[in-house]
Amino acid sequence: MVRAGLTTERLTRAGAELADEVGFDQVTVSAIARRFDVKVASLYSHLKNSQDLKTRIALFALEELAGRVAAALAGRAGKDALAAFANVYRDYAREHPGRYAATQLRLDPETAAASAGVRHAQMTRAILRGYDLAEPDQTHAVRMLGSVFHGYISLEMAGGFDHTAVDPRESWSWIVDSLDALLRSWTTS
Amino acid sequence: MVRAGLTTERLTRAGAELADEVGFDQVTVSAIARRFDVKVASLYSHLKNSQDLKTRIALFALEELAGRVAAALAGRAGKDALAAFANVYRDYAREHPGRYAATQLRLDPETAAASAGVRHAQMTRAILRGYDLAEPDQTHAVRMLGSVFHGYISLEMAGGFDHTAVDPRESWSWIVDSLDALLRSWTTS
DNA sequence: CCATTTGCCTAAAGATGTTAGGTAAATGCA
DNA sequence: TGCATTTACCTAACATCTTTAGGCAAATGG
Repeated sequence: MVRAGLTTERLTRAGAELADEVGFDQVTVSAIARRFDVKVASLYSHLKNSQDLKTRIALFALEELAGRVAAALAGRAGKDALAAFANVYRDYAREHPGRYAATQLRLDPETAAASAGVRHAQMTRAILRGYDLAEPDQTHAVRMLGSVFHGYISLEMAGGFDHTAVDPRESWSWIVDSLDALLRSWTTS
Repeated sequence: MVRAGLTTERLTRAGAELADEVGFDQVTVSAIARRFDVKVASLYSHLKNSQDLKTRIALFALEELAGRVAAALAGRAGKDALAAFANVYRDYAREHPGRYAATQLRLDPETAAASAGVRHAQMTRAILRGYDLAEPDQTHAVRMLGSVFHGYISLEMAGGFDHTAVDPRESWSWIVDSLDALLRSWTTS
């Protein structure tokens, strides 16, 4: 019998694709096995268990997203960088809803510390270089930016903005403008 | 044999408690049945299915939270109302993490329209009365407030703020102050 | 070219979700 | 009070998913 050529990477990738198609919480070892036309038990040579699969998808998505953010931030500063940063997150979530959901998976501390999550935090701080904030304001601002962007995406994906006629894209740029103004006001004060 | 006295309400309540203890996604029909020392199939007289249970927990939590928000907003306006509003959400999430997670469940449109979610939206708008914003800025602001608060709570619960020494409570009030300043600046402009 | 490793398999058991149909308790009406 | 009906919970059964144990055949390498 011909072998399927499974590897942990291919399974992870397939899991990410499946997540985008049916939702991250619908990602199941069985579904991946079906996709490769292979028996479920065969996956356990490449994955510790179901949780392991989900963790790998999360790490994959964090990495991919961090790469996009880094590319978008290159050569930008100030409001320009802020808007680019925001748009990368939003676009990624729209393009890859399942992967974006995966990035919210709670990782255990060591895994999180070794993940691309660290780069995300660094890049968020990098944006604030354009605004010259001292600690602890810088940390407050990092948390605020993360909250707004994640919260907006999360609510938008959940359909929370569906019952008002105002175009979400307009709200998005209004919010980015507002954050820029806010950060500038903190700089000058 | 003595009957257990199951009702849809008791099952929903038990589900909410279970959610707070083990997480909303760990809430299972089987676990509820164990809690009442009853066979799983017995619950199907009171619940359509597992999804129905989760929806009911979500509606219950939305209702409970809306009540708290309404109570907190009574007699307050401006920044005072804004801070009270924010704190109710954060406190509720800390006190009832499973129920808070339940409020994020995606509901189908009709269910959502008939839920306390509508009241939440109205109360958010009510806060903005203190800032005198015209449309569409008001909608933008509603979305921004929802995003910040939900995003912050969500990131904090996920442990996203654990690797920096700055006290999350300070960031929280810094953010509330910033939002107040921002809304006031929009009012005057 | 044979020994070893590796990849996928069968088999089995446990947990959850769901439906169908039965029995006994509660309820209500004469 | 006594009987008919409704209601509440049960047993049985099946589908799906997760996970472990052990087997056979294909790939690999000296």
